[in-house]
This record gives sequence, structure tokens and C-alpha cells, in this order.
Amino acid sequence: MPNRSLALSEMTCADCPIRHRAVCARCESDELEKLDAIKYYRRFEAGQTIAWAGDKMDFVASVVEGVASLTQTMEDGRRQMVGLLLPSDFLGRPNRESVSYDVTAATDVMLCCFRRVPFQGLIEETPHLSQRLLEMTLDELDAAREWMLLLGRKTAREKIASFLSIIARRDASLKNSKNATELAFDLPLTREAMADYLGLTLETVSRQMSALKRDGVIELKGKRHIIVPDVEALMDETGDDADGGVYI
Amino acid sequence: MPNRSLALSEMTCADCPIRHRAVCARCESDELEKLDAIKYYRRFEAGQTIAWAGDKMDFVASVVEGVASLTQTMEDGRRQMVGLLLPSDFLGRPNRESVSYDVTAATDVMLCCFRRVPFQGLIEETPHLSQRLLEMTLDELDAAREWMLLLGRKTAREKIASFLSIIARRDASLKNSKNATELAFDLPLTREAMADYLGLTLETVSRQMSALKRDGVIELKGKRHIIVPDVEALMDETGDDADGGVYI
DNA sequence: GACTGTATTTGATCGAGATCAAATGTCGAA
DNA sequence: TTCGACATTTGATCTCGATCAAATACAGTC
Repeated sequence: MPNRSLALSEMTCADCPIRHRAVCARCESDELEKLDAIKYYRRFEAGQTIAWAGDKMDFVASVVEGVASLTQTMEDGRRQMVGLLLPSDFLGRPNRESVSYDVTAATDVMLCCFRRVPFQGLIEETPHLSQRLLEMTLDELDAAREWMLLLGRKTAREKIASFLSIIARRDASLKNSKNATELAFDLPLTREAMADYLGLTLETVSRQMSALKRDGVIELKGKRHIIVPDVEALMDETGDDADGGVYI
Repeated sequence: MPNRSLALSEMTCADCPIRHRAVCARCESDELEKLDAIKYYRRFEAGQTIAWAGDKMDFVASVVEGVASLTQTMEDGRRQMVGLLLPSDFLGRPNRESVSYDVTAATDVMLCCFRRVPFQGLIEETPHLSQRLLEMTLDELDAAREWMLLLGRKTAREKIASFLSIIARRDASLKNSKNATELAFDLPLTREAMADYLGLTLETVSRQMSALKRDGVIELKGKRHIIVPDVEALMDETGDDADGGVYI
């Protein structure tokens, strides 16, 4: 399982407004300068499409702020989210000019973009960069595989609980908060986007959220703010092993 | 979408019994020699477990022959396959000593193993190697995302048709066969393993196979040998776009 | 060739989640 | 404050795939 807190090797880009997981953790200052030379920032509003599947994309990017989603759509409109990008996550594929998925800003998003072609050149000449990208991609693959278990075998209730604990965990690691028993966070997704994430309908998402509230596993302040009074109780609902699949 | 026929940059290892996709396509002979120095072959019989989730694994490997699966199991026994490794696919994660999934030989399997620690050293000093692994991992991530759409949104019939077309396609690319309208191949998985792949029960798999046979989409010779009289007709059952998601 | 264990098929029934429909909450603009 | 556009919740019903159960096919092995 990816260990996000370990993977977070943060550093400050020269003119980056906030600290984020740098694309390359071990770059020397001259490599950082080269990255700086090909980078720029772009902001997207919640709901805005960053790229459609099939579009040419002339940059790759690191998410600085906000949440973006990768979604696949079938001809008849059925939709499945296949990627959820939080701050420090990487967007785009080097050596491929067209995107394979719809990329959408779930909340307001700030991207740190790198022009794709020179970025590819940098990968060629900077060994650490491809090693770093390999690590990040392997983490993403692990996450995708956990997601596959969720989609293929979990009940609706387990799916919701798993989603909440994933968001809570990643939110906590971003905020570097200690693992208190109580946890509070904002949902970055609508019920519909949650349904697309979980392979459910939005009605089922809503019903199961209500059920978890009724059973005291979560509290809702407004529609989007979640309080988890007892993290253990939430974990028990996910269907996952108690140790979270971490082997010693 | 990963283009396997393009990705197949085959070369012959010094003493490799068959040609397989080399781990590094652009290695010069001295790097190949270093790979040769840390490699050995292992054979597993169908049904044998190659590694249990949590086991330490002191090698990474390339599948030379046969089919292996990665599977996750929940405490109550629900199982989901999360990876299917065919010849030329890579097994194991550099820089991680324990496996995260149960690895099982679906058929008799021959692995070309590389001792993990020296292999990691080789990654450090051979830029092309990590670039090659990055490409392969990104292909695998794309495959995982297509798989997620299947698990989350497709009907049982679409899942079966998709699985058959995936196996047919990969089988054809391995055999380098021209894209004839008719196609024949052997299923490398039992009905139960197919169910674990597709997030279904084995009864549903069996029923849908029978339905596809009844409707003339496939023919069965024995339990495992499949004939697809009209590839287009099978594709129409998958729910995927006609162009297979390839953007021009 | 009969026997045994396993893989697969087929049948009958059930239930979780989808679907269709309507009510309620919410927030910004006029 | 009221209106309108959404997001969300709740209700009633239906359906696909799961579950439980049994029959059949098949590959070894004695």
C-alpha cells in the first residue's frame, strides 16, 4: 500500500505559492532551475473541464491546490471515475500527447504545469526524475488496485465508508494533522461525483450516507462537512483488514 | 490506451529459452550482461501460489510463459483479481520487499527472475531502465483504469464480452497473428478465476458464457477453447466505443 | 471401464441496489 | 424576500446478479 506520508517529500519551488510534493525530490538546484524554466501556473474553477478525452495536452502538471478527477464515459452516458487527483498528485503522461480520460476540476484547482515536450527531454537527461515518476506511478497503481477491490466486491455501505476513510486519510496527511480519534473534513465531491467514484447511483450514495449518519458513524454539518467521532468505527465499516493492509 | 503491439520491443536474452519483451529495450550489451548476471529462471505449476500477500520477495521478474494473477482477498473470503500477467509482463515492485497481493500461477508459468537488490542498483545506474519501467507501469495503470470502468459500470454480459476480447487481443498480439475476422484462443482462466477478474460469481460467468454461445457470438470447443466467428459482433457486446478508445 | 474428485452448467428463489418519481433543502441573484 | 436553479433526500417498485441447490461433464487413476 502506498504510504503517502513517506512519499511526501516536500520542497518549495522557487515561485510556487504553496509547498507541494515536487516532481523530483532529489533534484539538484540546476535541475530545479530547468524545471522552473518550463513551468507555469493555471487555475480552473470547480466544475470546469481541464481536458476532454482525446484532446491534445501540451503540458503535464502537478496539482498544487484543489481536487481534479479523471473520468471515463460510455456511449450511453454511464460514467466511471478512474482517478482522483489531490494536491501533490501528478497529471498527464509523458510521451503521449492526447489524454485518455476527461479531466475535470471537482473544486477550484491550481495546477503547476510543465510544458510537455521539454519535460520529456528533462526525463531523458535526469535519471532521478524518471525514478521519481516511477515511484509515483507505482503508488497510483496500488491505489487503483485497492479501488478495483472496492468496485468489484464491496457493498454500497462499505464503499461509502471506504471512500470517507480514503478522503479523511489523505486530507489528514495533507494537513499533517496527528491521528486523533476524532476527524473532521470537507467532502471535495458532489453526491453524483461520489457515485461515479464508487460505481453506484447518487440515490444509493445519499441513502447510505443517511444510514451511516443514523447509525452514528458520521455526523453531517451541512451537506459537505463530515465529522467522524470514532475513526475505528468508520474503519470497521470499510471491510478492510484492521491493519489497513500494511505488512511489517 | 496502451498499444501492446507497439510496446512489444522484443529481444533475446543471452540464454533465455524464448523471446520475450526485455525489461530494458534500449540497453547496450554491457547492461544486458549485468541483467544476465542477476537473473535466473523459475517454473511454477498451474494453481501454485508464487507468493502470498505480505511475503518478502527477493526478486522481481518478467513473465516468459503462461499466465499469473494478482488477487486481493477480504477477511470474509471475497476475492478480487487486480492484475493479470501475461508473457512479457513485469512482476514485483522495486524498492519494496514485501508483496501486496497474492500471486498465483493460473497456468504453468515460467518466470525470468532478477534478484531484487542488485536490480534496484541497476535501476539507479541505468536511466533507460527506469524509463522503460515507467512506460510499462503507465501501460498497466491505463489497463487498470479500463478494468475499473468494467467493474463499476458494465453489465455481466458486457463484462464477459470485454474479458474475451481482452484475452483475444493480447493472445493475438503475442502470436503476432494478423487481425482476421475469425479468432480462436484458449481461456487461461477457470470460471472461478474469471469471476474474480470480473467481480461476478462463477454461476453468473457460466450463465453469460452460455448466453453468448446461444446467441452465436462465441463457439465453445471443450470448456476452454473459444472461437469468435465475428470479432465485430463480440466488440459490439463489450459496451466500448467502436474505435476501442484509440484517439487519432 | 468404473470410480472419484473437480469444474461447469442449469434451475429456483431472493435481495441489494437501480430506476422512476417527488419532496425538500440551499444558495445566489433580482 | 422571493424566485429559480441545483443538489440532496426520501419513497415505491423493479431487475439483475447473488445465493442456494442439484445435475452433468470431464480428467485422472486404479
